[in-house]
Amino acid sequence: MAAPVRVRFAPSPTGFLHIGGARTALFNWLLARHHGGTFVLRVEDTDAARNTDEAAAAIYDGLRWLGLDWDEGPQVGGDFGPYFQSQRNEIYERHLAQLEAGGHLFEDNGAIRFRSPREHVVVDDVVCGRIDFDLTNPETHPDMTLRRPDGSWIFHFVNVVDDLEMKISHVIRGEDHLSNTPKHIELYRALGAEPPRFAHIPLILNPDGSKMSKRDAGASVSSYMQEGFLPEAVRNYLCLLGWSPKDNREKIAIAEVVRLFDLEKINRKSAHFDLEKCTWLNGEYMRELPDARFQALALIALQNSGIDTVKFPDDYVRAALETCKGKVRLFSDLPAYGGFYFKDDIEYAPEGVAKHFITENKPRLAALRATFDELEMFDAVSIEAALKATAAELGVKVGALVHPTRLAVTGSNAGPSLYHLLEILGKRKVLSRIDRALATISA
RNA sequence: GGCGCGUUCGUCUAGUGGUUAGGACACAGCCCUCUCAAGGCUGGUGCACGGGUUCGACUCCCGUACGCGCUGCCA
Repeated sequence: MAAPVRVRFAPSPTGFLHIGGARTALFNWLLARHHGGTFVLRVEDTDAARNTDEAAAAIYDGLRWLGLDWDEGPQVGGDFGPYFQSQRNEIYERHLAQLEAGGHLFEDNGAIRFRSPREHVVVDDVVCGRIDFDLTNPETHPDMTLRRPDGSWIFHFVNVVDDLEMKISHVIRGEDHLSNTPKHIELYRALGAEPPRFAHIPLILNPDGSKMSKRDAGASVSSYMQEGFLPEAVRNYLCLLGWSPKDNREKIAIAEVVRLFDLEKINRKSAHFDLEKCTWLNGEYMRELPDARFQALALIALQNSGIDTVKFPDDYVRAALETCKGKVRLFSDLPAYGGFYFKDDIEYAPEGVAKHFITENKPRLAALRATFDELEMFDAVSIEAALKATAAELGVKVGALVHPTRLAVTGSNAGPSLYHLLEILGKRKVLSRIDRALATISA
């Protein structure tokens, strides 16, 4: 029977949760869930000067937002803790002593270094295949440092020790670590241990092919949280970067990905992040959102943009938002799309004004206003009938009335169904907004 | 520089010796339509280059170019 699958995501809390890190976490999580294994979160905070609690919190938030729950780690505990490297000093000391006893160490200006056996090391990577590294030349492969003169630890050493101690079965990480792997294997061997399986996954690049770094838009998971993305959409998109179900499916439920996931199916080629496609997927998910969740998230998006919905009746808000569902791809687009429901100081889109607030439309809009004023039932069906009748009387196409009316009432050329939006707004507001618009059109 | 990895439409990808090289995003046009979105239809763009191997290469091998990574007492 094979050893249980134990994987880990081991971020360093020096900034936010990077989108590439999130995908690494996702692939680890997927392997664990596929095999019914364990997903460990370990915080690599050996660099005291650069680590912050805020950064650690951002990592937890980002992972939770994406639904990547960890079975062991900070806030949940586990049998292999502590899960912060800063608290594992004794463990490192113990392994260092073991290396010392084996004659693998030497001291150099106060630092403790590992003497490489200087052999060929073969990395048999699940994704990249068999790679033979020649470590015999000290010029090109100098001995690595394990501990600094001040007593702090170097990443390579603590990373290996922790993976060993935590019984990690598969190390799934970015391919920027591929070249480090032979060094890690030297350490495992010196410690008398069998290395885990390695799977180096391709990096995520910017659209222009450069490495995605902290400053780049979309590099941080928190930016997706703020921009009104749905976690399931971002997660779905991330699944498709370097992995594929091989059957042309794009929108695919996470349970299905868990079922199909296989390290062997991971690509070797680094992928450019395509925000457009991620946004498209988001729209797909938004359209299918249950009403209650859509309403709740929409409300948050409106609030975040400074639109106060509290003073409006619940029925009004609900009906208003209902007309926006399925129309935008991002929650952050909602304020611009449906904000007119909640504010009266409408600003008219300049292009719309030039096109529709023209002199010949003034009497038409005025006529429509008069028709609306006389309407007994101000519901979508009546409004539509009235508008079409008015257009017929005037001998113009419905568009000649629809466009100026929409602009007058919403300030935009695009928006929800006009008839429904007018009904929801109510006759009083509609008339006053048309009056206001009429006043701006020159005769 | 050395070592390593990679290279199918602009982007994400399917494809494992014989395919009209498929799908998706984006883009363009048309249809639908009260706008936008959605939906439907149509269209264009791709196997980096050069050698092999083979009856036959996107698929296998070798080079070249380009990209990326590592080469730290960063992680």
